[in-house]
Amino acid sequence: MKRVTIKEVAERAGVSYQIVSKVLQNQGRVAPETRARILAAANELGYVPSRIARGLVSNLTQTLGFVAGDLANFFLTQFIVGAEQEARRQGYSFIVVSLEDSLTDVSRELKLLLEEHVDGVLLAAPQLEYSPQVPQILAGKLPVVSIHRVEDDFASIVDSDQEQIGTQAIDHLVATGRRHMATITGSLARSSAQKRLSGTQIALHQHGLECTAVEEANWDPQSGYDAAVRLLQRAPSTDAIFVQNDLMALGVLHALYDHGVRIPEDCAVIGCDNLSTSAHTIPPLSSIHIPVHETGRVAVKLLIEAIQEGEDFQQRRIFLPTRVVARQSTGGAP
Amino acid sequence: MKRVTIKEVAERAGVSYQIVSKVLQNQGRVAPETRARILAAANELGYVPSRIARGLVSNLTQTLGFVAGDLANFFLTQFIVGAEQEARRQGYSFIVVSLEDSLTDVSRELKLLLEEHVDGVLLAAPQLEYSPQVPQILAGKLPVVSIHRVEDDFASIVDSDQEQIGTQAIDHLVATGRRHMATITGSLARSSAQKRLSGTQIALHQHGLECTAVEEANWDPQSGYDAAVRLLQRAPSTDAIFVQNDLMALGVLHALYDHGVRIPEDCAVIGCDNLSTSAHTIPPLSSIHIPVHETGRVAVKLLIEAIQEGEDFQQRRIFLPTRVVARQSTGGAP
DNA sequence: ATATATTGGTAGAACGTTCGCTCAAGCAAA
DNA sequence: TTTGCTTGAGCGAACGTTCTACCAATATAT
Repeated sequence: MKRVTIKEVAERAGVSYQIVSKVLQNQGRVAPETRARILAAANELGYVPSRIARGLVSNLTQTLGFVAGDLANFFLTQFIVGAEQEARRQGYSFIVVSLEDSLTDVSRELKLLLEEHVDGVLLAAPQLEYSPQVPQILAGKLPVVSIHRVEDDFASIVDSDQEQIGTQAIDHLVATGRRHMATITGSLARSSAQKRLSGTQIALHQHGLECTAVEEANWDPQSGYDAAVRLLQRAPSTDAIFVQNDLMALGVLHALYDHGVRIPEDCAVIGCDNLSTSAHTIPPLSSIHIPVHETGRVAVKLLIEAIQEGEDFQQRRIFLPTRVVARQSTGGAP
Repeated sequence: MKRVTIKEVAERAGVSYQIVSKVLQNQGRVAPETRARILAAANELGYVPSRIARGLVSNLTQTLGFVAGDLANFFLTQFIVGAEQEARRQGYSFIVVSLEDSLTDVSRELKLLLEEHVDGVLLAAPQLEYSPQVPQILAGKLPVVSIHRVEDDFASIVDSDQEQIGTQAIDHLVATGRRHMATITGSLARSSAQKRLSGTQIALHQHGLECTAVEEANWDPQSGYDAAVRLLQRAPSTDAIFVQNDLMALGVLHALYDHGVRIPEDCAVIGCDNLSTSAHTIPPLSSIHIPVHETGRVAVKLLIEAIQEGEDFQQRRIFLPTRVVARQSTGGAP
């Protein structure tokens, strides 16, 4: 379990350990013959550099902190994959913190992340968007990139235009001949839910239509089911529902099925997120595609830029385009 | 962006920095009055200890490496959550490596993990179960816990009895009156797929039945769809299908629906994994529940034990129980 | 020939901790 | 008074790197 150090490599190659360091990072002038000898020695000994020691002197660890609201969230999962790929491509590692239910000790977790000496933080925890602790602990200490709004604007943001998501959904429903729209939102405590909602309202207004009903749910399938049931009672004439995420839409499809409402004949349903499973719901679910994977890549790219540019990095806000994926639930592609 | 160090705290408190260290880790005898002064100073300065420096001397980083086959996999996601929770509860952090498609440079990624000085590795990448590189790089250097088999038995294993999963599924189908079984497997290159399959065959034999058909798919919904279509042609008399995971089952439900096969009247379907969304498929999907979350917790617990016991840790194999969750797709609970 | 660059390498210090040893003061027992 | 123990604190070294001098030898320009 003992690690081979640079000094042992040096001894075997018959040079001072400092030269080994130079060779290993390809800087400074070293005689080709010596370099070869050192490389060989390192190889034979199975030398693995220590980021720890390296980080101590450079004060950089090539490590990113990832604060996830809930790792089990299918949406975030995609995001992580993109982020992780980009990070690894650039030689960075990823420390993941998942918050789950433990809203209580967010600050403890964040401090733990600072202990780790992460070079930057990726924020993907919508439940923290209004938290004052987050900027308090993070602001000014580290570059931070977030995929949702944060207090005090202390972070760069990469996401999609939430309002546009709402208008795209409505535009699609109108284009496929619907007139009596309803919407099922996620938790309205989230700004994204509010913006998607106001997007739908703007679009409806433009089309000269009104929204029959708005039901609030909380992003998961069961809440979607319940909201759909309420909707059927309150607004039976509804012929199209925009559900603010695919997970809730699952519940909605289920509820409509249970109540004998035919999709899309009687009522169209469109979701949001375009989860990989949404092509295989019954019927296949139309959805607003959010480039989550891409969002992850871009966010990490931006974060690394921020790290490298240091103090004079200009904060940015990047929007990634969304689009409608039409499937059978809105009478789209067969 | 400058970190406050132990020395600055010491200076402010008017003591040597070594004492600060002692106070901060609660060891050695320090006058209560001094301790208070130091703690106050640390607080005022916003001191955050550096794991890096700590790790350099202790050779322990309180960091675990997590090698995930594919982070986007819904199943693994649950596992990570459990693992992360337990790790964090014990003060450990998590570095995540996702392999995705890049089967090529597994060894590079693993070495990178070693660079990080992780104290132990959690292996959750079934595609590596037969890889010789993994034991080659990891064995003997670090404690490793895996959720699947590995070459050379160099790791402790926490998982569920895969054969039993197969028998549980069949037992359930038989108990609900089915006779003409078919099975759709995941990729048979995975030992878990093979074991689940042999489990079904054992159970069928015990019940004096035969398996009408076996179709191989590759774990994702589309492959499940395709396999189901093949199945309908080859064995139209099938009245029950055990699908080796819920993701494929999604495709199977879809295919049966498209071909007008009623579930469960004409054909029952049972999946495996019991994804959180499976309660909201149409009809709700019966499934074999695997305690993934719990698996994560236990695996991390075991790994930390191994780290702490060091050389004389006895490798173990822990099985976690699975159970049938009956829903409408097998005519179960309404 | 002498002065000056260039090349290849060495040596010391620093990063922020922990650990083990030493030391001074106070006090009780011999 | 001497001895020895306890308590509290200080000090030096070490962990594995990188970085900034610095130096010797050789090559080049004057």
